[in-house]
Amino acid sequence: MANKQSALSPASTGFWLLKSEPDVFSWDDLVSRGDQGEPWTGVRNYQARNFMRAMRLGDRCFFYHSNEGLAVVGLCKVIALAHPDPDDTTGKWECVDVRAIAPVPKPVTLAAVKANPKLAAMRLVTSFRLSVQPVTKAEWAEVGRMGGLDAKTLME
DNA sequence: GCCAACGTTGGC
DNA sequence: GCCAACGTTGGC
Repeated sequence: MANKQSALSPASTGFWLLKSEPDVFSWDDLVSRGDQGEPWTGVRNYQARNFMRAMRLGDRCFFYHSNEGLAVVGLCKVIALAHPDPDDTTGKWECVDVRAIAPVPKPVTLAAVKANPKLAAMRLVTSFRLSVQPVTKAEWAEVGRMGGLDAKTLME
């Protein structure tokens, strides 16, 4: 079981969580991009960048609305590996491309995550400032269950 | 290479 | 809008 993650060697679990302020780029915006998806630009944190480098094609991500909403609202998937962030002039930063898979029928709020003892170790709770973070398979299943997603959609 | 100052994120 | 957490910068 590879659910113990070191910050320095972010081995891919295949499950992630991406934060976005809905004012800037919302779940609806990602849905509107369709199959083309969207490059996840603007990440300016080394740990978050390293997690993106560890992502593989087909890895699944929760889409979390920060600042407003404060909830997991959708599922998306990685459709392009880490590549230079086109918005970055320093050459240091990278992004992956993701596209929407399905909305979360009952958005899972941060409060609900915090209230669930099974999710006490989730980075959303323990390292809340990290905008790209790994999710364990158990956390993926639990948040999915809380959100009213069936197992098939969760593993799509 | 330490650490204080500063900037940013994001919940409240 | 405040402020806690924490990452980054830069002086020494």
